[in-house]
Amino acid sequence: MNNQEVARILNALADGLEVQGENLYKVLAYRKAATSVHDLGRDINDVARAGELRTIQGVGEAIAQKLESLLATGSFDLWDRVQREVPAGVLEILHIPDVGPRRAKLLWEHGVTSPAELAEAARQGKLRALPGMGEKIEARILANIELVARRPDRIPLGVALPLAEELLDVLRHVKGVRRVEAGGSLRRRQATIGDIDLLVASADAAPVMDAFVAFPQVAAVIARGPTKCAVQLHNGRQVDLRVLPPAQWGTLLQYFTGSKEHGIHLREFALSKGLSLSDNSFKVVKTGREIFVAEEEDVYARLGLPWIPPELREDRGEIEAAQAGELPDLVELHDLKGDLQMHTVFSDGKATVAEMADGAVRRKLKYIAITDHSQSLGVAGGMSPERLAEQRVEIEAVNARLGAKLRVLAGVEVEILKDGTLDYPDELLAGLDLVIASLHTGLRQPREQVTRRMVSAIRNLHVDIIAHPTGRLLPDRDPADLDMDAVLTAAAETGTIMEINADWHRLDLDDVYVRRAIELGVRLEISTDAHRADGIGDLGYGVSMARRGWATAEAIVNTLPLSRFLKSMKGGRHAQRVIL
DNA sequence: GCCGTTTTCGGCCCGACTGTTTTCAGTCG
Repeated sequence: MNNQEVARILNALADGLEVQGENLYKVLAYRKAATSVHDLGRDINDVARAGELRTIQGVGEAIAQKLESLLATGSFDLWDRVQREVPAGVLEILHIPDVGPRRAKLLWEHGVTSPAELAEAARQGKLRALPGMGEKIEARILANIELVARRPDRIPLGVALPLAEELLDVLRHVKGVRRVEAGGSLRRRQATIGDIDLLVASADAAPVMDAFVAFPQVAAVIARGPTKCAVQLHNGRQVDLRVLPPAQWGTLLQYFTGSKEHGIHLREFALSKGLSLSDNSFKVVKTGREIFVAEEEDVYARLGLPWIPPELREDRGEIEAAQAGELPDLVELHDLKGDLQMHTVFSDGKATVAEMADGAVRRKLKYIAITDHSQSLGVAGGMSPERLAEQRVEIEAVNARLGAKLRVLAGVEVEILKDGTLDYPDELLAGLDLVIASLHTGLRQPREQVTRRMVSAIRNLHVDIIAHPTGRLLPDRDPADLDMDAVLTAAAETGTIMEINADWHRLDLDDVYVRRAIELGVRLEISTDAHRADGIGDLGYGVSMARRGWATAEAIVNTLPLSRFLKSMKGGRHAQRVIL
């Protein structure tokens, strides 16, 4: 059982207990433990074997015992009981908007135990008769059942960010508006986004709200008050808007950037200093005096903390690090000097070597690697050794033309075959400037097998980089079932570089593995995997993922100048070779 | 159920909005 499955069970248990009316703090404890396990970065089975379950945040004696049973036998007593007592469909109902634990319980008591039964009851007008419910709730619930069925859970960052920018651009120009920003998971640059949160500073909220609900993308207004407004777009996505006067911008932005866990922790920390923190202001608990804060930096400063970058705000130790003055100096986009994975018309790219190189110059990069696919990947136009040799001639011509402006490395993205060998012979790989290896097939192999393939590629002296290590695709394709600690440990031992793939469909490694890789001493790089020249512009998504994993510039090898990067490569393979 | 530069027991973040209500419960983020 992997971390995600364990987290899913803990969350389902929390749902079940909540519907049963169990103590809310107990429910909260299970959810917190679920989040910790989900974001652990280590295999929970390894942690259990090492007897270190109690070191996980939010896991105490009781939950540790339950986890031990869960990992050993596949279940534990309380989970068995809750599954027996609460129908699975009731938990599904709980995930429909406007249905919380109280209503789910109420519906269950009236014989409604699945979304289908709930929809039927709503259509027959039976819900309005229940206490605390009426026609409006009934209609909303019916609409929400359909919404949940047709809308994907979350959308990729690369879809949500441009959409949010488009909306913000309009709001920015409304009269009286001083500042606009996207908050929530978008500002924290999570790989996928649920709802979009927009924040505005303006003395007058009404015109902002008017402009907001008038967007052509808006299908329905869910809620509208004096400071807060929520709408649903035609694509099913919810967008929340909050407007406060500029004097309160600091607390507003801090509050709605989240994460929820970071916010709760920070507000607890504030209370320990005698301050109650909300989106509106600080309040001095003793006197009730209210303090407005216009800048987010000053929210943290008033608590004696340095400003914490949004990407770190997941309650994964950043508040403690801030207290200790040990926040990492995170890598930034302008630190990157090269892009080490991209494709051209020699395989499945849309641009020539020259076009990609010119694109890189426009982005102010100093070096790139052309890394088209190897022969066996037929669907992506994999290259024969002869084609590879032809490409090399073209690369040299571009290098001659660009001179000191840009250095183009001749590389390849070589397939790791089903038996763990590589798609080109070692002699051929030895002649290239850079070798990236990756998995595109057999991603669903059993854990041991796929891990063994990956580790054997890592142990090949000619493999410099492993690209998109887990093979996940957002939002739908799960990562391969790799033993990532084994993979990362092998990478650390051999000096093999792990890629942070900046394509927003991938963002792989993700933040959790980036952080684990750094802990284990693995060298990392950020590349776009671009298939057209403007794809190089996506480097920023990879930087965001690296920052979420607490990466400094020192942790990322393509922040190095080319000569130092080449010298640092595996086994000193370039030390004996003249390349510049 | 967790946890401790207020606490090993008694706390556990904070507020907006809606709908069904004559003062508040439920949901959400």
